[in-house]
Amino acid sequence: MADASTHGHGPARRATIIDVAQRAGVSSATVSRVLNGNYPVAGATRDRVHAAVDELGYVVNAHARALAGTSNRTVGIIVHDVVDPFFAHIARGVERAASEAGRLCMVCCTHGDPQRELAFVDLLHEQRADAVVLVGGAHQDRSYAREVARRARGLHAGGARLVLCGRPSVGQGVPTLSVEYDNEGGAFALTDHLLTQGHERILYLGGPPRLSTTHDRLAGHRRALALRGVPTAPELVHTGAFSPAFGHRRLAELLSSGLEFSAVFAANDMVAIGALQALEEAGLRVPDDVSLVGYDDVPAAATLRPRLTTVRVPLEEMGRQAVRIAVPDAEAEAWRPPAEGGVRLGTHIVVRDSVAGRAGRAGRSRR
Amino acid sequence: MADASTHGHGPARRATIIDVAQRAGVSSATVSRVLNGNYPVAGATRDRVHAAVDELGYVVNAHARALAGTSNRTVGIIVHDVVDPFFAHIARGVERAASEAGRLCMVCCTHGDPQRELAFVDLLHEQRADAVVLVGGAHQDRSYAREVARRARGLHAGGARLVLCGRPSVGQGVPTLSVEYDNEGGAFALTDHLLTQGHERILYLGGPPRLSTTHDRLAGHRRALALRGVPTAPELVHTGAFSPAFGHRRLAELLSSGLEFSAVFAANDMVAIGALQALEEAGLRVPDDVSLVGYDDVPAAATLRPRLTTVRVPLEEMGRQAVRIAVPDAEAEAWRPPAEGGVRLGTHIVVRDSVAGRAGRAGRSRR
DNA sequence: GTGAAAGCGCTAACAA
DNA sequence: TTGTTAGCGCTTTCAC
Repeated sequence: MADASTHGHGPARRATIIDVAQRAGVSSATVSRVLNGNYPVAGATRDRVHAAVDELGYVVNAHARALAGTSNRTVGIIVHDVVDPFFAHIARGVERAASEAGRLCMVCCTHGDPQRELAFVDLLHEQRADAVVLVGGAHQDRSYAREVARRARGLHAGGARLVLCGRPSVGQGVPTLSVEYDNEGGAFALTDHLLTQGHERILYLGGPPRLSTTHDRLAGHRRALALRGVPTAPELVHTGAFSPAFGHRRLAELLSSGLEFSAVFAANDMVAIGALQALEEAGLRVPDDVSLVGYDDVPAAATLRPRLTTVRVPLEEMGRQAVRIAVPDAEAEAWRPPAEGGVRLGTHIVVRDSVAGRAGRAGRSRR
Repeated sequence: MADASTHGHGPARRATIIDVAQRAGVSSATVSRVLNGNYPVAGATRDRVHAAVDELGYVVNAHARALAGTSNRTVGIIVHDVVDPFFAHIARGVERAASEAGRLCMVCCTHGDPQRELAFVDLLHEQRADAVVLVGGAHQDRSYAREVARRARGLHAGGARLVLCGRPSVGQGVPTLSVEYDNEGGAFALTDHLLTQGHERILYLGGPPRLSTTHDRLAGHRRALALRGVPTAPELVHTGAFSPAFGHRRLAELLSSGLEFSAVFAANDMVAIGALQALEEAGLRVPDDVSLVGYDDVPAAATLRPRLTTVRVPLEEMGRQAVRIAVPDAEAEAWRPPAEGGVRLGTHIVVRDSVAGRAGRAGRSRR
């Protein structure tokens, strides 16, 4: 029952390539060759080796293999939280592309802690991942950026790549690859949409204050406001977490404080979910009484009632691109890193049912 | 710019422990001891080593370390899809517990393909993961179970563990660990709840036919029916995917076919999301015209309108337990595998707003 | 407190 | 087509 070998006999030791070689009556080099299938070996020999492998329950040791030269074919991905759909979709893209490139994917969760993030980059470097993908907004802090840059250089020196996915570069000349999306542009378009509908008092809700994502979305929002000559009102900006809980709690507070606004720009769809709940509980109808928009276009956005107007971000594609630009394809011999060191994907607003015209209390109502 | 070393000088080669040793004027053994901090080393020596490490940008090679003896401290998890909340929450539990136990987490996605699943178990074994967690329902097939059993033995022989999380054992004497939840019981309770509300024609919708999860939920459903003497009607059972798309499409077809039923038991919350949409589109109100229940209690269940009555499954806790029973704690010396070889967690129904009494067309309506 | 040296299991020249 | 052998980078006795 607790026997170490399949047959319950022999020493409690894992079979090695040498064991297989002896059993098959060949050398370890031959075993290696049949296992890797990258070198001609006689059919009969190959069969004997395979038989020995099966009999011994031999499983190649990826560490020994990696040590001996060939990369161990893994990529690492660092996210805040695998459950958050924003990260989950990017992670799915990374996993799929990695898998297609014949690589295993190591996932780390920081829960938003920059120190953990750095520690994970180190850990992944130790594991000799071919690429490390850093996902989502970056903590805006110079010394932090310096630490990231240092690790990017270390990874690069070892032939690996640090990929910045959805966050800005950490500086000129730092050897990173990047996958960006038009964050500022999406926020601009969304705010412009709201303005076009007659909203001028727009509450901006959520997003960690010192996160690059928040910075960019807010920048787009303000640019749209400025372009229409709408004054920015400090009391209308309330940053915070990227969660339903924050959206719900803060909006409920604001509502009972008597703050006036006709639309809510939730920093992402999760915040919008909480905001919608707060609005409902206050007896306000969306979009008749208050309009609401989100960001990211995660599946939940289309499930909400009213269906949420939001900005589409090509999350899964970002994940795919991150590994595509960092590691050679499985079969493709002719592969070189992208000239530009990165790709930039577009975003676009998707209009659904959560926005109505300002003067339109009697406006669109569902059913 | 493309220099391999931090300073742009010297050979394009990664620093090794030998380089550090030379630079610090000590032996590699001493460097190893300093780095692992598991052996007394003079303060001054330690400082010199750390300085050399920094100057060289040295990063220990986890493969060499793993080869030389100490486990490489990783756990693997195999799921269908990281985006599906069912798997995402379990994955989060696994990642957290692994992280707390000082381990890295390798995530693999099978997209429901049993062959891929087996291949990933092999890959993870090759990586010498301390534990491999197989998540979610199992494909019900004898030869498949045999393959899993074979791998469980192989892993076990190498000192690693295969953990079955949310799926039945693959046979007596097969060295696996398991984390189960009361799947059948949850389905029983849910159906009983529906029956109590007067529903007798209950449509069972979704869940891959040859998956153990489907088997168990259907079993609980049927047991509840039988207990009340309600005949099972084959035309009321429609298995399929675990997705909103399936729930939507199939229910729409069924609705237009004229099939009669007063409640829908969606095999999971995702199916319920699609079902709700189909119901809405058909002009049917939930729960006034038709009652609807889901399973799993993922966050979306509470976001739907009406809020979905469903069965709470302790997903994240299942993930945590999976690694807890399989690997020693970070600091805990005194650790031994659970005597029983597994844990079993409870489920319970959470009643929200998607079920109304059969006779109650005029019954509860929101607001 | 520190060093020398023997592996860990595999791959990849280089020979035969 | 197959065998021999020298490492890959680290940990860990065993001496000193």
